[in-house]
Amino acid sequence: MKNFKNSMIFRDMTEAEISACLSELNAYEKEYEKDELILSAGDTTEKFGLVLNGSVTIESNDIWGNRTILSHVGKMQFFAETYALLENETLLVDVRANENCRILFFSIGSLKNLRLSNELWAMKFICNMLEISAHKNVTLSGRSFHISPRTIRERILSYLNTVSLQKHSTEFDIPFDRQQLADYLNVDRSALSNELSKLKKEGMIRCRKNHFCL
Amino acid sequence: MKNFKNSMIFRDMTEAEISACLSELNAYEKEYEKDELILSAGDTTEKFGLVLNGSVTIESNDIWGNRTILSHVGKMQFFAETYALLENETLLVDVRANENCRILFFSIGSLKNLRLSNELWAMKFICNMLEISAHKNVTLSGRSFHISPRTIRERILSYLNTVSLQKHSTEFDIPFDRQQLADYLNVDRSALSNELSKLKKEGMIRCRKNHFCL
DNA sequence: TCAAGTATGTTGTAATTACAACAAAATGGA
DNA sequence: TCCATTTTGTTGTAATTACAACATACTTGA
Repeated sequence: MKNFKNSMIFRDMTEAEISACLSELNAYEKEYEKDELILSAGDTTEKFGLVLNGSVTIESNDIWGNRTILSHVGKMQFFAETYALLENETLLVDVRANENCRILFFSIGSLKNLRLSNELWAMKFICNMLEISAHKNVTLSGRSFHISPRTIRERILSYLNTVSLQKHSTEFDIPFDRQQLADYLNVDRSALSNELSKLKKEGMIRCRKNHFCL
Repeated sequence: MKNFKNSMIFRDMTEAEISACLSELNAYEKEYEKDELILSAGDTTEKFGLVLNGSVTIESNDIWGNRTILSHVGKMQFFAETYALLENETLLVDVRANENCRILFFSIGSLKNLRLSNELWAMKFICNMLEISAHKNVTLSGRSFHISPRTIRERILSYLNTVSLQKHSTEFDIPFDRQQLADYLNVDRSALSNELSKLKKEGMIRCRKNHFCL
């Protein structure tokens, strides 16, 4: 049995429901060779992909020739699911095979079609999509919020305040090392260390490694 | 008839379905006085609100006493819908009455409950939520992408490239004036104008007002 | 325990940006 | 058309940051 059935997207669905889903969404597998383009910026897509083998990269290639790798999508993770849900929403990134890989595609068609079905599998599937989407939303809006301040200090305090709220305590561990925190807050690592030192000297925070006290 | 029934969240739903939805989600109205706290950062919430009258502000108040107004939510707009969908997701912002106002609350309970229902109203409602969520996702990830570069120049080029992809053309209008674009890209307006001038001198772009050629 | 490797902190400099103040251009009425 | 107002562009300066280079602390495995 293929373990993609353990994916979030099929959560709480029976074998039969998953089968109905695969069939109704015209799921099919396709192989790509390393560096092959899977989805292209500027297009719209009705289908989204689940990586069965290998990995793909999400990249931005602008018209001046600059390439930016935005993320890697590995086994059992999916991509383009948001765009597949929305008609007329153009992809802003390319999806490319990072190595030889095998992708399972799901054709959503349109939400309107799904909506008219009142089968239980459809309901479960859409609820799962909604939960995934909502989680992504929280993640994205959190980051956007932490990056909005223009100074490193404000970004740090914004982030720490958020974690404090989540942990319901003024003393907590964060899940990042310095480099990761710097990347998350979109600042230079050494500048981050420097600013943390200043905050400590001023008595705003105490910290050691990834343990913080406000 | 109350015009909140034209809200995106009830799209394509009949009067009867909307009634079922209101009843099933234990919808109720509540009034707040100016400056009254409606939802509190650090809490979790099972309900989300639709502003029937007046307006509310989404604000961040950190433990060092800094207040930031993140957004205004006006008539017929809703708030906290993402958090209502997710159990155990703590609110990171306060919601406060910006003036005397009347709110219609919907108690989602949990997605699990809704998922078990296979009534048509529930299916439509969840599809609408999904579409709203997916749209928000596109908006958020787009902005996050444009703010990630550390220089004004890169942010501008990233943004313009995106719009070009959406419009399928290297010549287009943008929906922002200079100040709005500066706010969107999180940079100073005059610095933005300055950088646009440089890009023009270097022949990377042509622009006049909100019309751009790449 | 030691050594090698990794993570974090510190410092100085060059580059970039925010900010303020003002100039120029565009807009919208009277 | 002219004036008042708003928007956009320009410039100089102070503040902030990125970056590089290095010092220190921490980790890991031999």
